Amino acid sequence: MGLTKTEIFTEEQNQIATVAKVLGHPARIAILEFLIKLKSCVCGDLVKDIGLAQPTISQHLKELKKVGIIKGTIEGTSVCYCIHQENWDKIKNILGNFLNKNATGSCC
Amino acid sequence: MGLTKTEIFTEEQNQIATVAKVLGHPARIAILEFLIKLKSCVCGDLVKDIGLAQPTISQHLKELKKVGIIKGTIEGTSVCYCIHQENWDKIKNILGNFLNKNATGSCC
DNA sequence: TTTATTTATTGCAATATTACGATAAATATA
DNA sequence: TATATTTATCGTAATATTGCAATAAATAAA
Repeated sequence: MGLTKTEIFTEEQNQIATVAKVLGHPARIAILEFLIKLKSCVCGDLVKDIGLAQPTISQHLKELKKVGIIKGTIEGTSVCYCIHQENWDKIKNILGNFLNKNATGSCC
Repeated sequence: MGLTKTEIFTEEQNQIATVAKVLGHPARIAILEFLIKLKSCVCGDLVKDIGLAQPTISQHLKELKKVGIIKGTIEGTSVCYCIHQENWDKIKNILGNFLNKNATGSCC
């Protein structure tokens, strides 16, 4: 099988999992940290900085864009990728709310 | 290839990705929410509540245990699984710190 | 227009993940 | 001891992910 049964979970559960999943790869964490540090950038710089092939970086950028955590605007031959501030905050809240659900000392 | 090049990333980046990855499946989110709600439980109840086969639940529990977010103590024939409070808070901090790295209005 | 530069897409190989039936393992109960 | 109950493990099929070489696409510069 290998395919997640999304239909048996709530929309909220799927949403939490989706945003967590995109953060579940070190390359994407590295890309996000790089974008935060530089406050703007292009793909080429990432390739040099991170050490993965250009198509691989492009693929990770695509996934980050798909969940909306970054946005890219074309500038000539290069692209200016940056954090999508509004969506970043949304994701922070989605994960934050989930992680805060657990009150201290629940069991055992 | 299909295997993540963990060696080219920092320990911190890998750590963030590892904890995010385990949260990157709705079944595991559902399991954690169930544990929080019930404050103690066994595998059988999860199978009924979530709607995946028992081996599948067992597998997800194993992954959650591997990153330390839950712990299980044997009680007769059943097992009492619960949130590992200390590790939960650690994970909350790991992800929280990362998500707080981004200051408002970085670019574009 | 030709040539560089930069990012995206395609195609593929290797590995990982998800899910479950069958079965094992462990303990409680009759 | 035999049987039931509960969770773990094994084996396997289907799908997803990761990574990269090759190449396309798009624009800038010569």
